[in-house]
Amino acid sequence: MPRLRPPAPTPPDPATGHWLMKSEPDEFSIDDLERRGTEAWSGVRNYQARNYMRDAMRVGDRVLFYHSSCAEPGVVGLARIASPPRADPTQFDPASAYHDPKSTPGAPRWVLVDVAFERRLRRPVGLREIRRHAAKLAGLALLSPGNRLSVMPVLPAHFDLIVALEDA
DNA sequence: GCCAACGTTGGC
DNA sequence: GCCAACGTTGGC
Repeated sequence: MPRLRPPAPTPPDPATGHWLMKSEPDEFSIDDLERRGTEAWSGVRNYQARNYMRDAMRVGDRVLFYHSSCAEPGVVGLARIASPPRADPTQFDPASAYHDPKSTPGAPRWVLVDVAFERRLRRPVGLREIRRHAAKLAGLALLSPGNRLSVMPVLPAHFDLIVALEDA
């Protein structure tokens, strides 16, 4: 078996239809998504994240929109997967920060999906607050040490728990 | 700005 | 195929 990775504490099932996607608000925030309605999620350059988008995401899947690398990291809104995966055009563009010289239109390496705004949370649910519920979130990749995945599966129960915190 | 925890690259 | 060096992510 190629590329077996060490088992996560509780292996999340990628086919659950629930995801968390990170964005740096300085680059693209929940405000931006709300304004635009739908956004092509370009720039993912991590194989594991790509594989989730390419192999496991379905139109209509639910998304926790997460602000990272900012003053108040946390989940700020809800979105939906709005398209099947397709080649990310930025990989072919030499002028793009996401250009990948090893990628060609005939053999694209990176994909994107469209993400559609659903709503903002009534208040942001911060990472610190999510951590306080770690006992009920066993296996959530967001809480594993050194987590750097920008696209990750979330168990439905974990998804619901995090959303419920907006009214806690 | 610092640092831990990764993932990737490339020499061998 | 191994592994050290390097680059990146992301919380603090």
